[in-house]
Amino acid sequence: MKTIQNGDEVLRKGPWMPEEDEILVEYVRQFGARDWSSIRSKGLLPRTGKSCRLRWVNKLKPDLKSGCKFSPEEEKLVVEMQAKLGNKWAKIASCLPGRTDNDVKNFWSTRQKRILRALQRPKMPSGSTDAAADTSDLRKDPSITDYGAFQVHSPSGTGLVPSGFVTPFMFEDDNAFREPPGHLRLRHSVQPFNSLEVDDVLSLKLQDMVAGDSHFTDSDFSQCGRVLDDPRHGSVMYQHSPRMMITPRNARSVKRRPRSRRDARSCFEHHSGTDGGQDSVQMLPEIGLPLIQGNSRDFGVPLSTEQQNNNYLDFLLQTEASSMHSSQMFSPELPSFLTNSQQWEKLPMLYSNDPSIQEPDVKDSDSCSPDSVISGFAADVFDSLEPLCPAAPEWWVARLS
DNA sequence: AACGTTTGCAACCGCGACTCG
DNA sequence: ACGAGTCGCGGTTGCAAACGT
Repeated sequence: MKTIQNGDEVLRKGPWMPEEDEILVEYVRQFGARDWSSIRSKGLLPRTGKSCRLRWVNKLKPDLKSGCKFSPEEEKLVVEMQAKLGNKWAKIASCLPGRTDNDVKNFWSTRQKRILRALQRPKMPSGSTDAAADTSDLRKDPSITDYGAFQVHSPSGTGLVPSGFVTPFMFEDDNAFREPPGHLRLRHSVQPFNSLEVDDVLSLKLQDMVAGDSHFTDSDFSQCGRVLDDPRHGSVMYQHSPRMMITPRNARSVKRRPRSRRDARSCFEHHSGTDGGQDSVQMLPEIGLPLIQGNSRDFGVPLSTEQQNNNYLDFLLQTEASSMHSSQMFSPELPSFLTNSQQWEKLPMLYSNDPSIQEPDVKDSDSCSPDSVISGFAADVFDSLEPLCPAAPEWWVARLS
C-alpha cells in the first residue's frame, strides 16, 4: 500500500483493503455506480474516483466471475470477436457475462504469451532426439491448437519458421515459374522433424499476417497494388507437403482484412489457366502470401523434379540474388523488409535435431535472431488459427503425447 | 528447504471523449 | 466556444503465487 501526501490530502494507492471495499460497496448501494470522484471529496475513501471505479468494475460488482478460468466457449468467443473488432476489450467483455474488459485483456495477453513461448522455444541441442519436448507449452494447454510452423532447410541451416513468415513473396511473371530459367526453384520445404511430423504442422491462419502491421507498410501494399494492375503479373505456384491446407474459413478471413490495405484488395481471387497439381500452393500475387490448397482440383502447377529437389529458402535467397542482376524482375515489387537477404539467412533456428545441420554463425548486432523474428510479428499473428485436420484438438494431443 | 524465475492478474497510467457550466 | 472535471478504454507495470532447480 502506497500513500501519497499532497498538501493536506493523503491519497492511497495499491491493493485494496477489505475495509475499503466495504466502504465502496456501501457507497454504491446508497448512491449508485457513478460520481466516483465524490467518494474522495466526501472523505469516504482516500482514493481517486478513477481508482474507485476500477475497483468496483473489476472486483466488487455483483455477478463477476472472478477467479474462474475462461471456458473454451468463452475463449472461442474472445478469439472470434478479437479477430472481428481488434483490441476492443470493453466491447468484447460486454458479450461475456461476468467478465470485465480487464479480464478479457489479461486473458488475451496471457494466451498470446503462451503461444509465443511455444514458438520461441530455444533450439534443441544438436543430436537431441526429443524435439517433441519443445511442444510442451502446447500440450500443457490443449485449447491451443493454433500452432503453425514450417521447417526450412537450406545450406546454411535448418529452422522452424512460423508459417506465413516464409512466404511473403511475390513474383512478377508466372511464366518464369513454368519455364524456370535455371535458378527459379520452388519448394516449400515442409519436412518431418522428429516426432513432430509433417502431419503435425497446422496451417496458420493468414488473416493476421495480412492485417498485422509488423511487416507490411502501406507503401509496401501500394507497390503490390501496382503489380496487381499489370495483367502480366500472374500467380506462382509451388508444391508443398500434403495436408497443409487453408480452409474456406481461412479464405474468408483473408478477405476480411482491413480495407485500409486498399492496394491489396482482391488478392484472394482465383487465377485461371492452371492445371491442378497435387496439394499446391498459390501465391497471392498482390501481397505475396500463399493460398494453400488442400484440394488441388482448382489450382496448382506440378513442379518439376528439379524444382522439387531444391528448397524454398534457397529459392528466396536466389531470388534476392537474381534481383540484383535484374532489378526489374523482383526488387520493385518486394516489400521493403524483404529486400535484405541477410534477413533470410537468419531465419529463426528454433529446432534442429539433425547433428549435421549447424546453425549459421551470426555475429552482427542487428541480426535477425529467432526472438527478433518472432517479436516482429503482430501480437495477434498466432490467433484464430485453423487446425489442420478436422478433429485437431484430440488428434493433436494424441499425436504428441 | 531455499532460492531464483516465471506467470497471471490487480491496479495504475495516459489519453481521448464526453459533459457541463 | 472554451475550459475544467469526469469517465471509460487500452496499454503497462508491479507484485504475489506458482513453479523449477
